[in-house]
Amino acid sequence: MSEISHKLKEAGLKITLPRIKILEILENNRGQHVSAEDIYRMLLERGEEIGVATIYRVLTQCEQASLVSRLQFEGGRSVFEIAEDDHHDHIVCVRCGHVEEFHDKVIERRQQEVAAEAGFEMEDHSMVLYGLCRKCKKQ
Amino acid sequence: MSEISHKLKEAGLKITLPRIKILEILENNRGQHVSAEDIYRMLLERGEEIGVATIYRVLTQCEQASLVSRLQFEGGRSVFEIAEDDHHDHIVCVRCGHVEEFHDKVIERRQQEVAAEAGFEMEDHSMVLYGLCRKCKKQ
DNA sequence: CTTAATGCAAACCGTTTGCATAGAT
DNA sequence: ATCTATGCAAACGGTTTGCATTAAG
Repeated sequence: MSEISHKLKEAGLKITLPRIKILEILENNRGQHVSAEDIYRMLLERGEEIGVATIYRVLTQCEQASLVSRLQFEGGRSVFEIAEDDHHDHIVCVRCGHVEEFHDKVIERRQQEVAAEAGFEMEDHSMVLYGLCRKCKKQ
Repeated sequence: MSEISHKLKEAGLKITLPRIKILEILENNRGQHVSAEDIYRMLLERGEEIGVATIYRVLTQCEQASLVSRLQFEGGRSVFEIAEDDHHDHIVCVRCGHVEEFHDKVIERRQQEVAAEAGFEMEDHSMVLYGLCRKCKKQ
C-alpha cells in the first residue's frame, strides 16, 4: 500500500481516487503552496476532473487529520501544503507571489513572551512577511 | 472645524456626513477594531443608515490616506481602527475575540534579518498571535 | 449491504463595482 | 457648474452546503 493510502487509512478516511490524486499533487509540489484552484487546474491538465467542492472537502478533512496544512493570506486566499512536522512561517513576494518558508527561534520565543506579558496563553500564531524576492528586486 | 473634518480636508477628501460619521465611530472605539458590518450596525442603532458600499469605500479611501488602518484576519475578515502613528501587531483571543495590540522591537528587527537572509527586501508584515486572554483562561 | 465520498448547482459571506442621483466646493 | 460621493442592486471570488448518486469497506 502506498504511503498516501497508508496515511489516509491512519486518519480514518476511506481511500478514494480523488483523495489520492489531491495528495499526490501536494506531494509533487512540496514547498510550492498551491491553492484549491491550482489543484483543480493541475488535475484537469492530466485529464482528471474532480469538482472543486470535493477538493475543498478533501483539503479540509486532511487539514483536520494533520496531513495537510492551510495557510491563509490576506485577501482571503488560502494555499495548502503537505503537512511537515516542523513549524515554519512564510515570506511572500508581493510581485510574483513566490513563497518561501522560514523558521526563527528568536521570534518564536519572543512571541511567547509577548503574549504572556499581555496575559495571554498563546496557542498559535500567523506571521507572514511581505516583500520583493531576489528576482523581482532586480527588475 | 472639527479634527475629523480637518483630517479629511488634508487628505483631499470632501467633507461629507457619511465620512464624518464613520470616522466618529472609529474614534469612539479606539482600541476596539471594528468591522465594516459593525460600523453599519452601530450607525443603524443611532438611526443613521449608510449603505455598506459607502462604508467600504470610505474605509478604503481613508486607509489609503493613512487615516485608518485595516487588519486582515484569517478567513478574509477585516477590521479597522483609526490609524495610530506607531506600528503595532495584534493578539486575538480565540474564545471571545478580544484584541490587544503589542509592539516588539526584537521581533521587528529579526523579521528584517530573516527576510534579508532569504533574499527579500521586506516591505511589510502581518503577525497575529492567537490564544486565550486572561479572562477566558480563568473559565 | 451499509456508510461514507463525490458531483453538481445553488447558497454563502464579505467585499467591490456600475450606474444613476444627490451633494460638496 | 463641476466634479466627487452616495445608494442601490447586481456582480464577484473563494469557499461551503444540500441532495441525489456512486463507490469503498
